[in-house]
Amino acid sequence: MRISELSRRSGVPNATIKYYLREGLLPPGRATAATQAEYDETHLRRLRLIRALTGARGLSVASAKHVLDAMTEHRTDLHQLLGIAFGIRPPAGVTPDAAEGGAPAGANPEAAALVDAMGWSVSEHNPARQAVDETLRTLRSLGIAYDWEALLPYAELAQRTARHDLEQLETVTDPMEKAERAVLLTFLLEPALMALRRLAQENESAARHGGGEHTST
Amino acid sequence: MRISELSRRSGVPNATIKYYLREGLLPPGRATAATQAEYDETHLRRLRLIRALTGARGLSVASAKHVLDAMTEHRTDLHQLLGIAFGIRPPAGVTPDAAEGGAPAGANPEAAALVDAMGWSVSEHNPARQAVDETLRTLRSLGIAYDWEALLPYAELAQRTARHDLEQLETVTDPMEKAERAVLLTFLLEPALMALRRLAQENESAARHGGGEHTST
DNA sequence: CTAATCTGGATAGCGTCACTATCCAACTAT
DNA sequence: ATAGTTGGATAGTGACGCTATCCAGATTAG
Repeated sequence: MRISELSRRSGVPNATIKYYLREGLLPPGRATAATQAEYDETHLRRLRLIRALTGARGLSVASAKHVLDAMTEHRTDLHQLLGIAFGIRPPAGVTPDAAEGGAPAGANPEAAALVDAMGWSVSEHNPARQAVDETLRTLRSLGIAYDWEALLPYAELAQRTARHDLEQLETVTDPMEKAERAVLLTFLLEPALMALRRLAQENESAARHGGGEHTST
Repeated sequence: MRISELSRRSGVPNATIKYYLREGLLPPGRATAATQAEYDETHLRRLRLIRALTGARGLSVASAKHVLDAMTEHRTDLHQLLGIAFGIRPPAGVTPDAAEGGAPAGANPEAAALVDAMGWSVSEHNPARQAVDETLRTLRSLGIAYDWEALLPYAELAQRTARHDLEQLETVTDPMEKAERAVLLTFLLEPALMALRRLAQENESAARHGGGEHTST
């Protein structure tokens, strides 16, 4: 299939596909001539994946590339994929220190304590550690007394969530498909999970204070 | 305090504070003269809050304003605050339909079914419903068989999380402080919660497949 | 009182990001 | 042959989040 058909089938404008190709998010098609290339279903699939990550999940193009790269690279090693590719969070979040040397041991003491308390086996380099420590620091700078122990109940819940995630992955056998599903379940589910939390919060709030009232504004 | 002191104490550049004032994120100070205004501790606090939402959490300035506005408006009605202000997610996520009329009943059938199944009492207008349905649609468009029932276990976990959230809020009595803490706990905790999930995922993955190995890259 | 400094408000500019539009030579279908 | 399409390169666009410059009015030091 040529670029126009790819565009028609995916709903992504022609020029945008070219842009993704330039940025390396989408692998180039098989060149059949100097000004002609052939794309296949994998390209279509990848394209849809890109739109899901950048659109629904709101990842930046660079972050999406990072994830996608990790997905295709470590497709045989789910463990690594899960650990490595997931240091994205918001487009901003540039932690000034540790920009080069990686995370020195003890750089994220609270996350380390939490991981330890949970008995988790997690790489020292997992960027999620930083995210935890950063959040805690921010919360405290705003005058909220919050430390890693306050996160323990959440960690417990996170563990069950993860257990459920991994169980769903077990059903898939093909490594490539498995890697893709891991990315999908981890990333695309995040907005839904947060949405569920908000729904549950409103419900809890309703149960505790006001009754079933809801303003129509 | 004048603008320069506000800048010094918050670490936010002078020009940026002016920008926030222009955008309405920061309420104007009490004008003492044509070219002079007085700011107080609430401005400093607000400023820190803005930076936390836009920086750590990655909200756009417009989204942060939305949240902050809701926070100060509905400071007496936590229930509404929780329900209304939280339809932000990523900067992108522009759902083409329902741009004006709000969510018509039955617009998000899956979220509705889920809410119903959980026995939750949640406003029809809570944008989190849309987020749920949107995610489900995206997932399915990518060939993953996923419906609201698959989300039930997550909803259960979300409920416990929310329960824990609300319990923490109970300890605060002052309505204004309570509203602020609600925003903080809901929004700023999100990256941490997702980070916990990833840590737990890596741990689970390690437990199931590879042992305690971690590549040092 | 004058002069140097600071202030708030308005306006314009900047760098990044995610596209989008235009060109053009090479290719294909007729 | 010729009209239309393609891939690739380059440049432009609009939104966003600041940042820099101006300027009249205000404050403060002497």
